[in-house]
Amino acid sequence: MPDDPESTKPRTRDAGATQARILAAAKIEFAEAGLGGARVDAIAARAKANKRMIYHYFGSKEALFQHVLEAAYLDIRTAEQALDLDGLPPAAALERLARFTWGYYLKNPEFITLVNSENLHRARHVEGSEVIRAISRKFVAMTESLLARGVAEGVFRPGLDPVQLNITIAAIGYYYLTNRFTGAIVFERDLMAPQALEARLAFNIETEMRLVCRPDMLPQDP
Amino acid sequence: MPDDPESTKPRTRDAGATQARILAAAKIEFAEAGLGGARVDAIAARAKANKRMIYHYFGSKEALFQHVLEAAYLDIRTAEQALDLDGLPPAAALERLARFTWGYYLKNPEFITLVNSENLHRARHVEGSEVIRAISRKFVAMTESLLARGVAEGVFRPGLDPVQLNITIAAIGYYYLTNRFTGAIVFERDLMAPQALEARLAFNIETEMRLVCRPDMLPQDP
DNA sequence: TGGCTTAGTAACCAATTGGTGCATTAAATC
DNA sequence: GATTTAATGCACCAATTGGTTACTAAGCCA
Repeated sequence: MPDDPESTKPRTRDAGATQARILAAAKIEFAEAGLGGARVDAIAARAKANKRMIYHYFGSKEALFQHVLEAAYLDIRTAEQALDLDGLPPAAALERLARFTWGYYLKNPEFITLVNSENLHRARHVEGSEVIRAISRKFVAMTESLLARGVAEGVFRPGLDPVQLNITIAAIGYYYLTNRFTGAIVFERDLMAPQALEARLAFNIETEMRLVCRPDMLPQDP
Repeated sequence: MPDDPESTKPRTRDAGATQARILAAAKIEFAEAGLGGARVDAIAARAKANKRMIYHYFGSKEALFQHVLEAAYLDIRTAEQALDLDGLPPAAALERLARFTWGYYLKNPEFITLVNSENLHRARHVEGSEVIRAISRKFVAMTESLLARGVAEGVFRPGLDPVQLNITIAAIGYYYLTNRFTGAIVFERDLMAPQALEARLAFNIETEMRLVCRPDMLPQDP
């Protein structure tokens, strides 16, 4: 009995779809296990593709990782640009940016783990990416102009470094989420309970407002 | 020619020293490569010990990781307790805590990577550690009483959650350092230059002061 | 219809990895 | 000095892993 007839799956050939499936599967696997812990076989299985296809399309595990990272950065930076901060008063724009950042991390937990993994490897994979450099410039320019506008309107403190601000906005959300497991033990608290998440967001917005706004423009405490 | 006579190194047997060497080597290796990327052989080589010794003393790679983590947490929390914040005015005490946290991360970069790795594994290894829970309680109690004292003396805002404050203090230093590699690319800046580090510390202290102190107790801007 | 390119598959490989069995040797105890 | 116990070293698995060779077959175009 040569040739099993029932194994004749009508497998359609679709290069683009296979690549997309591999990329999506790789994102999950890399996020869950890190670059070192991720298994190429696992990615292939998750993508319902043959392992050989991964090497066919991406060349190596590391090159695949690079692709995944670039896509991830592109995604968050694109979403940020769509916030249209210019259309809002400075303080409201800052709050929108803060809420967006928090929300993005919450909805895309893989982003955080991917970035962590990339930093463990000293940013070796994004180092050469001109795409990432380009979108990053627009990202910094965004907060730069927001700060300038706030200062001009007299609501923000002058002299703030947009880079430091960006880092801080990211930090107070990112750290909370990436370290939520050890955090739950250290602080003996469920950090992911809905009201805990709400409380953290509120606390972060408060932190940012106090940092950026002129004291006399802040809602006064009793 | 049985028994090579020149291989008779007067190797002294010292269980404690060997264990310590293994632990130190493991800390470095785990910090550099993460739990998954760390190689037991590499740890043995770095410790100038035989791989067999690792299993003799620690049982498994994961148990060794657990040991390393526990020691790391014990170290930072012990150093914190030695800060003697009670002997300082509240604002000065807060600044000392901020400076310490930043300095500790800078001097002990392995701590950050270890914690990252542990969170990638959902805190599985510290979960059962009663030691960590115990010292963590004292850690939270420390800022709790600092906040209370500051409020009582009229310099701190009332109602602040000590856990949120602790998380924020850690976050704004930790994130900057752990993501310094991708950060250098995104922000096109050497984040580890001495003056960059100084600037970040100053920015962080400012952030914390504005968050915690009553606005009228803050040094006024022009 | 037949041939050519390329998507897709399966089996395989060499190197690596966490982990052990067992013999050996140094210190502690008697 | 003999005996016991714990520390050390070497050689060696069994399983896994990133990557590859050799092959099949789908879709396109002449």
